[in-house]
Amino acid sequence: MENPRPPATLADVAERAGVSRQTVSNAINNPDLLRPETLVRVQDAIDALGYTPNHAARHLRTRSSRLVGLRLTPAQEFTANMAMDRFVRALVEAAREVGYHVLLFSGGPVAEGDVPDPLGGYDDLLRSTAVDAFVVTDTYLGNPQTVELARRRAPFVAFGRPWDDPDATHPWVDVDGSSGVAAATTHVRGQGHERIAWLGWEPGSRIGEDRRAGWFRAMAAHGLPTAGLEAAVADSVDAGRAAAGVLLDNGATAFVCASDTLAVGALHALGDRGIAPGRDVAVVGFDDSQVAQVMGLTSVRQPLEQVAVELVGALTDLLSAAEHPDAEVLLTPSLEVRRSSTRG
Amino acid sequence: MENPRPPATLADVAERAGVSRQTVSNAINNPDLLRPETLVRVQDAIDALGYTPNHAARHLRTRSSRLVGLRLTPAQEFTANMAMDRFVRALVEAAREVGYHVLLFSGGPVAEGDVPDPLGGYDDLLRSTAVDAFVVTDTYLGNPQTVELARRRAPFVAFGRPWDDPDATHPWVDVDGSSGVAAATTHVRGQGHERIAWLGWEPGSRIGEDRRAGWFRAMAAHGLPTAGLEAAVADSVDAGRAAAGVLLDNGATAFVCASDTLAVGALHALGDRGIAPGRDVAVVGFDDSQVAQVMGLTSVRQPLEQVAVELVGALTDLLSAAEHPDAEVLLTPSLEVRRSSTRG
DNA sequence: ATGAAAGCGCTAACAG
DNA sequence: CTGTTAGCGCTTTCAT
Repeated sequence: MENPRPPATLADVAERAGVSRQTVSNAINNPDLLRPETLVRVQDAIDALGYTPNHAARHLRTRSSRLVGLRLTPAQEFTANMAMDRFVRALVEAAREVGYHVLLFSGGPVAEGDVPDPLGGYDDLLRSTAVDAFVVTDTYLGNPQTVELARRRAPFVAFGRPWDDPDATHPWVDVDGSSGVAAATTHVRGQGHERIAWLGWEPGSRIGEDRRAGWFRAMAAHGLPTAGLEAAVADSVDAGRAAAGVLLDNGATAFVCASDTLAVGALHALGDRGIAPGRDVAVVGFDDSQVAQVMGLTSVRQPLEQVAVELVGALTDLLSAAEHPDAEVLLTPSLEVRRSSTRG
Repeated sequence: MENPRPPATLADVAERAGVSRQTVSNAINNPDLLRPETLVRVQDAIDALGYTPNHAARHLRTRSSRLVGLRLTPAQEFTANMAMDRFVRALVEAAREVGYHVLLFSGGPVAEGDVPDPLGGYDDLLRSTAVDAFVVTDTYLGNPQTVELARRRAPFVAFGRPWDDPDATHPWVDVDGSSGVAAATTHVRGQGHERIAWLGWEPGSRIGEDRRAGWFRAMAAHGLPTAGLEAAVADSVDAGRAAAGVLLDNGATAFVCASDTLAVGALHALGDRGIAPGRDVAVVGFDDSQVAQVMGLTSVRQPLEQVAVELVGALTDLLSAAEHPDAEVLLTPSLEVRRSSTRG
């Protein structure tokens, strides 16, 4: 029966330490202002009472909740979804290190056939000053939410480039998918492959176009042909499987894919023809999802932990400095090499 | 340039509507107390000003943050990890419907070889009254945190039974893994299999023992032998693959597994011998992870959306009623049948 | 049905 | 270096 009573307050600590409330406040927020001996006395009282400052009162006074909002959209891009869990964990950890917590919210259910409100959920939190800032993740496809948030002067940092808004001035952090795919392409080239195919998404996704560009660039750098080695399909296993079959007919001996899902499709296509992944034909996915890890699929891995740290860094800059930080960080992914792309 | 100024306050609304602050407060919290015409006038002012009550002030006054805390542990059980993303989404959505948000926190990094603090992160949030209650997820393996939280009189609800604490009185919601596995076993029996093997975890996990019990019970109910049809290994693909090989040697024609990871191992074992999953040998996993979905693996699916709703229900009861709700809910999982277990 | 007064716990500004 | 005063925005008495 440790805590039957309500938590201790500043006044309780002050009384016990024989000082004023303000001195206790200073002991916590500006310890340098106190004489060492006083500080010790106050600190002892704090420990004895198990005192922790009341969050609401501090928030009300300082106008800072030390909370960052993150919206979970009901249906995100499948690939993004797979990485979300890892990203959220990384963000929580990075935020913790600077004394912040993460507040999760959702935009609410979207009625069938309805256009989801880009600001759904954001607005209330903003006006109720429940969070200090937002981390925005779904910036794909010309999502208008960053524009809207900027218009409202809402403090936020984005995971993802403002693809469709060259005028954007908010801080953002992104991963260079293009260079990740280029590295993957070079990797399979190093395994001896020359007919390296791109198994990508249908046009319309800037992320997808960026990834494809990495393949195209690397192929050019290696002086390899690309004609007939390219497919653009929906992000599903079946679509990937069918498209990979066609590419195999065109003589492809390696697949670099826009997602792990498509890569799994390619693996299935190999299975259909009794071709051994790795030894005969190389397959590389994107996102290093659990699927890739479990299936031994080589995959491009986003440095989400680092993304989170950079985002939190930009966030603290944004909230402390009055000047605009204007952080624009592009991180390089790594390649997790597994047996689907190696002959060993 | 919508919101250059700080958000409107109750006083702003009152002035604009020509009433006192108190009346505005009533309009929001007790609309019945107002004359309809006054209510309309106040409501108009609220809309015009885009007023939303300040969260901190309300929290300070009412001593309710309308926040539930959820701890993300750095390294959870692999299987649990896979379902976590879905559960978090469901929880955020369920909480939203009763006007709650989810606050994510972590216990902080655990030093190498150190015993992680079961209360890490909880304590500060509790004493700072930052959250109204917690949702505790990792109740496996005699995790002492529920006991500690109960001792501190912290309001919380648990996802997971208090396996090792028969005296526990907190509300909990869990999924009946045993019945899910029994259903899976009966399903493969219906596909004509009789040598149905259990591919499970090493002893020591109550969850694992519970799932195994479902297989054992169903086998007995069908009058089928179990001797030599059981393996207990670590939760990894390689371990599952090796163990499945042995079980195949013992004549197993179906695998019911404690996790999707082990099921993938079993699929690999089939691949090693050129056996077709589904047609020749059935494989069923547990958790309906993305791996299962992508690989066409039949799997037991936990009703996480329903779990979240039940948890939130128990939570509101816990926070509203003074009496102990003592909710104990056991939900039944469903079976997602895919081609790994069907002959069609 | 509406208004006035008080105070939740904290910290910024100033006084000593 | 420490204490006093004031007030953040809201809701809960208690009057009217």
